[in-house]
Amino acid sequence: MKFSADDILDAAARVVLTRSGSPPVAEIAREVGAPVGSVYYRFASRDELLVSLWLRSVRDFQQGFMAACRLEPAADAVVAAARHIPVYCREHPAEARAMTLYRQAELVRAAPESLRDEVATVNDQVNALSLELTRRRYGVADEWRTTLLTTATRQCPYGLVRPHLGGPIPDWIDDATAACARAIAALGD
Amino acid sequence: MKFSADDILDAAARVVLTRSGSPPVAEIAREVGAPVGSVYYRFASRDELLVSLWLRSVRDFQQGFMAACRLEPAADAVVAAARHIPVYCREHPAEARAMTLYRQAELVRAAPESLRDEVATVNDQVNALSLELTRRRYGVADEWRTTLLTTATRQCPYGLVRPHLGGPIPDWIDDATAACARAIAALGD
DNA sequence: GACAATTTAGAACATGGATTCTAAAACTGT
DNA sequence: ACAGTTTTAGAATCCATGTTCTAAATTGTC
Repeated sequence: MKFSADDILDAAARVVLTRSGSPPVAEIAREVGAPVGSVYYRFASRDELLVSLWLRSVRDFQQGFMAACRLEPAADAVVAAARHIPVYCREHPAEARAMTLYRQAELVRAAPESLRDEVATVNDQVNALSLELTRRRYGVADEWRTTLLTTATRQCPYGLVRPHLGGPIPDWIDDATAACARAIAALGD
Repeated sequence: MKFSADDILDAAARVVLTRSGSPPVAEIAREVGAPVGSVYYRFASRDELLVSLWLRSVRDFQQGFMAACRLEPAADAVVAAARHIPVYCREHPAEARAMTLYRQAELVRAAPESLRDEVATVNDQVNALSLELTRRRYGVADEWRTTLLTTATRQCPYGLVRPHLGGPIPDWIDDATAACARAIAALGD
């Protein structure tokens, strides 16, 4: 087996880092050193390849994020989870870029049949942890506070990092992220 | 003149609102009720059309943003400028979506020759105001504090709004944006 | 070593969509 | 009304890229 699925995904990740938008199959093939036919031997379609890359990247990211969510006390967990986003993106630029290829909400409808289920459930564990974190932080986990913490730990940090993806992520972003996370979380007190 | 440039841009804006990514020329033509040839009579290329739309949307957005930047005292201006972003995106969903079509940094290189200059200078006025606002807010406008205020008034608000573009923008986003703006701005004190 | 299954190769094909082209229609000024 | 200019029309062309196909090479098995 000259070209494993992971070899191809690794190459795809490298390519994604160097261009904006989704790369053509031919470019991924060139990067891994295979003809396009070989790529199609592993993946049924370009979509399946890129969505697989997205899934793999998201899962890799979630590991550290979930670890941060479990910290005590809850207030620290919120800040740590938020900080994890710029930190992860700095250390894993290719995965970070790959995660921007799709948004989960769209993929649930648009992903190839074979990956639809994985896409639909990929956030389940994280969402469960978010709910638990909300309960720990506020005592209750009503919808409003859950949304608030999701914003503080995910949306806002991601929004701050996003413009830097593709280049180096300045260190001060981490502090700005932490400050925002605290400020947003405080709205629920 | 059956189809003015602005008619076509208006149609393009409407189309952009209904799909993710840049629309095909044929779809814009259909929306304005013209054959594709007529679209190409007004715009040299699809890129020129879409970059024009981007420019028009950015300029429309900047009006209110700059007004907010001029408020006194400076601390209020920071919060008002930040808030302007979710407010504008809520009231002008099509323009908001159009602004996401490109990032200025990329366009400076990639835009059609004829629009390159406009793209390069489109932020000049806003940047000048940001610098002045920084001076008012902190007494000095060193690079660090200028970056901080740009993050507080633009990057962070935009990051918070972004996931909601295409749908309704919840009202609480405005408060989260304001809280973040204050928190980030405070890092420079 | 021979046979089967897997994997690689890359040329051929298909398609969506941008762009061009030419003719017709609609204006404009005289 | 006429000549000239602008604008509309939409079919034809072109191109990038995704996908398929068939043959060759490799690997695994008895």
